[in-house]
Amino acid sequence: MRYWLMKSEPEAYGIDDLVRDKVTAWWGVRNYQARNFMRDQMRLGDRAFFYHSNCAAPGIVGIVEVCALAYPDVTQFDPQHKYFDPTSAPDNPRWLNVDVKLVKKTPLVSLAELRRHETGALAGMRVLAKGNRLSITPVDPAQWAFITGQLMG
DNA sequence: GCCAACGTTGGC
DNA sequence: GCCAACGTTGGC
Repeated sequence: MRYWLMKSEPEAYGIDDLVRDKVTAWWGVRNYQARNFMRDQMRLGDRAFFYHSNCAAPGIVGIVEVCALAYPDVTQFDPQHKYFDPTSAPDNPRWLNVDVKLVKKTPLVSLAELRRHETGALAGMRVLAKGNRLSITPVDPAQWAFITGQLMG
């Protein structure tokens, strides 16, 4: 089983939306690397940090679990949708998403706090890399254990 | 709002 | 295949 970090802008879909919904399709990924992680590596039962990005208090705000393997993202075929992709063919969908379910909402582990450990326990963590923009990144098991054990109390 | 960093596009 | 231009991400 693998561990991940998945970003969402709270204004678009935040942890409280997932507390309400319990399960959500992770649609809207339009980056090949992130798509490939979902398609090729995510398995049922994998866990991920739910991360709030592009907001006043960026950081980890919850834990989710992969509960459906990657399947075609329906929004790519909806002409009304922001994420409509006219170049994606229905018989060969370009964009995929998994479903995730809430494990728990957690106290904020802020980006600033993660950075305090970026030369120690969290060295090499992808989300901390300079210029990182990937919305889905793998998390090392030891780093997952450190964050859930030490930083979440 | 600014801007650095990155991914994608398209002309050649 | 190269690479400049462009659009997007996301912290600050």
